[in-house]
Amino acid sequence: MSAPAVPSKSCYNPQCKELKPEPPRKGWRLRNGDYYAELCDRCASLYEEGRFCETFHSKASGWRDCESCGKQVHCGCIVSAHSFTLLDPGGIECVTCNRKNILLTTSPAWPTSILFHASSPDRPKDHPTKLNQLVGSGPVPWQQAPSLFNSCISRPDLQSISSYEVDGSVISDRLMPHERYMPMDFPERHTNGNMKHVPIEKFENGNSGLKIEERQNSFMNNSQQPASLKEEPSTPQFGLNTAYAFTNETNGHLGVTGPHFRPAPPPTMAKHFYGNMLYEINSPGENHIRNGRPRGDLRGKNQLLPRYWPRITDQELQQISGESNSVITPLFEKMLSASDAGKIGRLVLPKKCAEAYFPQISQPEGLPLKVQDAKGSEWTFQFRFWPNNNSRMYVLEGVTPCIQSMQLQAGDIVTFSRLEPEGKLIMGFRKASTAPPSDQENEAGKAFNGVSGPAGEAADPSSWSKTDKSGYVAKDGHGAKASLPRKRKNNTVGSRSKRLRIDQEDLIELKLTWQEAQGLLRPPPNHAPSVVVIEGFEFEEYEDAPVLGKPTIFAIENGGEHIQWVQCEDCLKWRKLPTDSLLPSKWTCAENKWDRERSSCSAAQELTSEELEDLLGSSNTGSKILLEEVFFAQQRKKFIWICCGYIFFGLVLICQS
DNA sequence: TTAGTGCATGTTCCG
DNA sequence: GGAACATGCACTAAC
Repeated sequence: MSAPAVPSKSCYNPQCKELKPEPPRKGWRLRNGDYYAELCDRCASLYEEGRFCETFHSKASGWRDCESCGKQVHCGCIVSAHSFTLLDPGGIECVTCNRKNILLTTSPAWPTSILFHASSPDRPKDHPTKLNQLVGSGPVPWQQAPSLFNSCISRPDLQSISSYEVDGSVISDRLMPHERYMPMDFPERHTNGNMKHVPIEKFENGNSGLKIEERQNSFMNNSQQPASLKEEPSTPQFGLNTAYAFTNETNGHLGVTGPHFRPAPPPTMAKHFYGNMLYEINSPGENHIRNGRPRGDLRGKNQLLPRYWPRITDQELQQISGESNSVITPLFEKMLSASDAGKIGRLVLPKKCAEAYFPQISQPEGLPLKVQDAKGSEWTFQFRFWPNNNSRMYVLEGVTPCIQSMQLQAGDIVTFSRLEPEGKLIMGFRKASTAPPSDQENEAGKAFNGVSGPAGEAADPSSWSKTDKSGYVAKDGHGAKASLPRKRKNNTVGSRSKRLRIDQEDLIELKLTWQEAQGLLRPPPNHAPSVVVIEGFEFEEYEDAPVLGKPTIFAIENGGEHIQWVQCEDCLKWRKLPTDSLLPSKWTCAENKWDRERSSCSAAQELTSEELEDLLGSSNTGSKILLEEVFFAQQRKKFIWICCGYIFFGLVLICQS
């Protein structure tokens, strides 16, 4: 792409002074993580509004005034439009008064910059060979992590973390953001103090641009990309076939992968591309949670595990962002373990999540981290780590008050998001009772294999979040076994097994395949479905959510009449009902308004045992198994109650004696 | 005695 | 096989 024609300001690089154009900046911005840095297409320097960075001889905005003397503190070099603060647990040393400035508290956004102390003998321009180390040792701009999800492509890079020691400190060699997003063929990068950037043309050929992103979103580098909704090619490696639209960024955070491509959002879907997750609102009141899987190359070695992929509904996001124009970037979520939710007050953070989204910490003591909960309350946790098997174990300490205020228990899910552009860390939650099955319970992709596109969503219970108002009932029952979390072998079972200790009977009920589950779904009363065909699958779409009904067996009588057989919850007798009767999950003879003679459990069953056997045999195996399981579950329930009774009386006798 | 802290250990899961 | 993670447990501090 040729440079825009209207020059209006000059490159900040004193050696360059190339005139640069004003907006439209299409094609003129290199996306550095969350932030934009413009490259001079002549000298390749970064420049933007702000000050000149002595370190890299490029313009940078990561400056601030020293809290003590007012002089400007040396900066990092990633340009940020909205952050002038830097992160460094140790503070940033003022070049004038040498006072360290602790910048954590004032940050409207987490820093975008790495830090070099001007006075440091290790200044990279003096010691270019150390630059990489310093880069790694500098504050890691986790905010730019907009995430694994909107640029998860780069995360394998980010997460390819190795640690080494520099001056006795364990240093993680995570790349600085611009490195992360810079082309890999960046030979001059560390050869001298100047941050030599490849000419912008380099990014224009679609081959030498941002390689990392290109790997996964090569289509995005296509300058011919129409500025309209464009479906991403199927990405079977993700196990995610759900069609989604690519939506433009709302505030410069999203979607841009190169200097040229800024696809315009389709009007109805704008603003709801959070991170890498697409939340589309097609019509008011329709909330969908899209599969929270990152759009990225999951083949990457160090991708977040699916169980940590955030699943937040639009409504939840809306609740967090309120009326503001802020954009929520879901980062990750975690199901609380027993120890997380216990009195210890320590929340174990998934390592990769912690390293990707939280500030880098080099000392076990870590640093305080301010987190806002969904109610707007602000909490300060200690973000720290423990050395663990040559690795680290990241924890948030002091979470008990927050956990308690949210009334969370083990099994509930906490979500971490970031509010942009403030950069605020937001902690949300979902109660286990209302949470859509997380991958922590139900590994994504495994549970819904064989279902593609919206069908997958239809089968995906995550789309049944409490906020959802529309329901899909797949006619084509492509289902797969819903997998339950594996349990630990010993008694030190994890949270799930403690918290989610499920009665055997419930377990049985949960063992439904989605095909079976679909069979339990009934149209909501008084709602006629509209049938839509999506990717070859027919769906009944309702204005309201489908109803989970009682399992029944549909049959045709000799006279050709369509009926359904249902089993009474109390007496276990089978009753014949019209096919259109919608039954609650706990149905008893007393509710048999269609056949008054058999509206009592005392009434005889119409079916003989042989007929019942035939009926069960004629029904699909799943239903048969299901019904048998339900039957045995009921028997077990009775047995358990009897046992409980005996135990209770036993205890009473013991107490009396 | 209880609560808090830090590390060790065992289990699970992924590459 | 090794990393990640849940939690057990020893030790220390506070009450």
